[in-house]
Amino acid sequence: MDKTYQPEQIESRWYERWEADNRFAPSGQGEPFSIMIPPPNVTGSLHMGHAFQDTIMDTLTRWRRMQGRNTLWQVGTDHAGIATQMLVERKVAAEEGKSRHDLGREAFIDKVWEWKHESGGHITRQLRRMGASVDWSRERFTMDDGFYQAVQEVFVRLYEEDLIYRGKRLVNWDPTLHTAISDLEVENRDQQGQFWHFRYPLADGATTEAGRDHLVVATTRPETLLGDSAVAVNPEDPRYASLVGKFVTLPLVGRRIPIVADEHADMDKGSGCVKITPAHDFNDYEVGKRQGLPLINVFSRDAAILEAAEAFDLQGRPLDDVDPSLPAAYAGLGRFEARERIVADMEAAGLLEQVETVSNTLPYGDRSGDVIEPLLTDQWFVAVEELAKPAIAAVENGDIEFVPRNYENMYFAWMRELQDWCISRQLWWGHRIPAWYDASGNVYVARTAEEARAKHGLSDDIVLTQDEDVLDTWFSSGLWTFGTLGWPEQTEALKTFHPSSVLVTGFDIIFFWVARMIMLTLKFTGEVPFKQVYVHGLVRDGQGHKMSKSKGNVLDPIDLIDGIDLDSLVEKRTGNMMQPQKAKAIAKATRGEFPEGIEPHGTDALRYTFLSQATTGRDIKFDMGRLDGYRNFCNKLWNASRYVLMNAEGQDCGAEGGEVELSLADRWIVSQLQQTAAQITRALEEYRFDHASQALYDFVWNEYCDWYLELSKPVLWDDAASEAAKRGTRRTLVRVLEAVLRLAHPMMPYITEEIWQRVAPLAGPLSQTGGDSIMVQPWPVADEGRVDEDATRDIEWLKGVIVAVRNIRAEMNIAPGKPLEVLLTKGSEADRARLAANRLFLSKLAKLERIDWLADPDQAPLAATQLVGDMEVLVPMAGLIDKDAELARLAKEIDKQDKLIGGIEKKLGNESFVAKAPEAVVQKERDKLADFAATRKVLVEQRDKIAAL
RNA sequence: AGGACCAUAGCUCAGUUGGUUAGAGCGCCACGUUGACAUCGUGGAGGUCGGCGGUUCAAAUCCGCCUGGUCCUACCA
Repeated sequence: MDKTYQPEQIESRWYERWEADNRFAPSGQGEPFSIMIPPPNVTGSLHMGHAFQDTIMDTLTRWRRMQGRNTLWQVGTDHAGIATQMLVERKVAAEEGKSRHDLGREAFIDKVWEWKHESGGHITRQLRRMGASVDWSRERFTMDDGFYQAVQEVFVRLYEEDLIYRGKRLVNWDPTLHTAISDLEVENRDQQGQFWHFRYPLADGATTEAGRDHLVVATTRPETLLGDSAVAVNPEDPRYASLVGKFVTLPLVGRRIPIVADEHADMDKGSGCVKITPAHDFNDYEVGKRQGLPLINVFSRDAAILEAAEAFDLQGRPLDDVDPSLPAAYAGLGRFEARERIVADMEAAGLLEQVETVSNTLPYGDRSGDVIEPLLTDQWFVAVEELAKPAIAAVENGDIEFVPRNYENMYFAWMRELQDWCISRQLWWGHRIPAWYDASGNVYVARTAEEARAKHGLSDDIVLTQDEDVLDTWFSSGLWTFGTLGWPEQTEALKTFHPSSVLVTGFDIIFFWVARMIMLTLKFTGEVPFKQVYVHGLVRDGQGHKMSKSKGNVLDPIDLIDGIDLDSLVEKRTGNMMQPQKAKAIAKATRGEFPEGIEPHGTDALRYTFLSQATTGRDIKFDMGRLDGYRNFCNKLWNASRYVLMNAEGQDCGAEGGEVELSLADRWIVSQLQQTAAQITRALEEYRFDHASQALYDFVWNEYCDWYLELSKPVLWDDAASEAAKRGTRRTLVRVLEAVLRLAHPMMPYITEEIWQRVAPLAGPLSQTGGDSIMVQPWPVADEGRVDEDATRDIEWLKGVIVAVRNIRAEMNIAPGKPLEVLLTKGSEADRARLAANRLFLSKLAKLERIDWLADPDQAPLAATQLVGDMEVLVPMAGLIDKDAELARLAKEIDKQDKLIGGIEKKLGNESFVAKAPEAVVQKERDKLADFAATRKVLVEQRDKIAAL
């Protein structure tokens, strides 16, 4: 083995091997365990969130597989409608200077597929780099044939049950992308805006109570004035009671619109009058519904002013009794330009009463970045009320459990106020809606055009045109857990692996995806999609900021694995920016943070860092320091293995039998291993990956390496040690390491496989279940019978003595290598026996020339002293003691004991404590008091002795 | 406006049902290359657990209020 751990040399090799050997496919035996990967965008690339999430899923998958479960990690990618279409549109524009409309629908879709084939392998290659043990033979895509079938089936069946309907509704319209988007795709941003107060003249000579001939309404959106269909006042408002039922003349337009009474109008705000524009505002739409007002649309699909308004009733039918004329001056103007003109014209007409500056929030499309416009359009909707009920119940009754629990509240809150889901998108890339129209606009929903004809008895000469729209991406990904398993066919896979065991996802996706999966899956399979949802936080940068291209703080997981030089990193962060003016600052910050670029760390170290930071219900600040630390940990494991191999390879490790004698250290480390196995298993069961990684780290570094390997040296290197003892120590070295590798494998798959290949043969014949890969070895099960408390106590004692001597060396400035003479005294018979049994260990680890028991403490020479329990460890130091320094140290120690003693005495002096606390707690305090007092006594004696010099 | 979560060492974080001498890693200080490892070893310094109040024999832990931070939902005529 190389002296230093070099991940790049082992990682790709092992992944290819595992894949070639089909190690990722379900075994077909044991209790099923399945995870469905949240499908990443097929043309995307792996970001830190993916890497984090994939690490968690892979750890669970490898662990369960080793436990003997029939394990499937289902992989696949999402077609991601808007994101992919935009990407390809940009590409086509850049390369060919054409828009998608220049190409036409069919040619454009071809381009998207081309791009998918070209770049779709990128993210799956990256997934492989992460070590993800997904079953590639079952890889799926949300637009593959199987999904096509599933989507058609679901749509048609929901339609047949009236759970899907089509209608003219107010939706969030993206004027740049020319499509409806869902509430969830709208991002609200705070802005400074203006608030214009306009006068609307009362018609027919009416006046207010105060005698004015106009009402005052205020708006942040003057351009929607053209579509007003009423002014509302509060029904309780005495100021306007007499005007309800009368009219105002809409300025600039001249339309007579009614004054209505509606609770939406707040008497305390502004004048108490509100303009009502049902076709351009969600609240007004509700008012319109209550008041039976016409919907007057004045915007085109580009959010420009129409030549003439379009008026509809609430069912979406055109209305002829509303005068559609609009002032010609505004026709074709964009909404913001129209706003300026209208404000100017109102002012010119003397109708602008006041302009305020206010802070308000505006809706932006999260993809286009354009301001979203509520717009009246024909769309398809899922009626969610009936679907939501069982979906809520499934979480309430525990069929689905969120980890951590508190996300259930978030889920309930959202599910209970669910609006119907607009599923149609005016895009080209996606699942076409299975609806056909005849020449007169009748709609036929069926799986295919043929089925539509058959079902409705339409002859072949009737021309049917398919709906132009596609479905929201989340409609198909909502079928992910069962669609990937072959539904609507009742496949073996579906029977075996559905419901899936756990969904691993970010909280930001609960509404988009988790909730909809639960609804659709329950509806179509009668089963929950998953039994548990493990919700993780967002991966942020070291300062806690969200990683984003525009902030220039993005880390690429692959760069952390392979390393990247500074210039490339700067180029990556500043190249191709939306706001190039930021490039300089980003370059500077990057050069400051990574003066040497980023070193290679390897996949295992990256995975370990994620796991150790994966604490529940909280975002993680990615810590480069920890990444370095865990790379070092890999190196530690690597070198410990080198030591084991150097001492075991070609030696008798007891695999072939032969007499075996186990040392205290052997029994102790085996005992500790049992506890570590139990801890890690429990931590994984509880999704506490941080605890699992911590337990392993502690065991490997602080116990196995720091103590056990050192304790093995005296046995292996001492000619006096018996062959049985050496065999026992070699066997323990090898077996414990082999078990550690298995415990570590789900977290750090590569290094463990690499080392295991060399260590496992030394541990004995490969197990029955396993083949020649650690991946298929059994998960270590803690054996209570091998927990050895005596050995643990003895080793604690041994450590105590060794640390005491090291302490004295440090304090007295004695070179670490200088051989010392040590005396032990004042201890019990047990201490004396321990000395006799561990003379060799003590001498080697503490670098002692000799160590003896001093029966009569009064004979003790002048010495530096440390305590181990009641026992004193003496390093005779005639003439070498720095009197003042030692007195100061002792004074400090005594002071510390005094504080401890004082605290306990106070407690024990409190009668209610003694009376009310459990006896065990009181006794514990008494024991501690005795200990501290004894320690203090020794310290005082020492002090007096030195003071007397 | 409503809700959620967070606040523990310089930094990133653990701390199970209240009882620990409040922990880890990184960083820092001192010392150290004998054959696993300087991506290392040994020893050490460093915390009034955000503040105030309450419950309790006992609070980092439970409750209330306050401050600071993050996020979600809603509203903004």
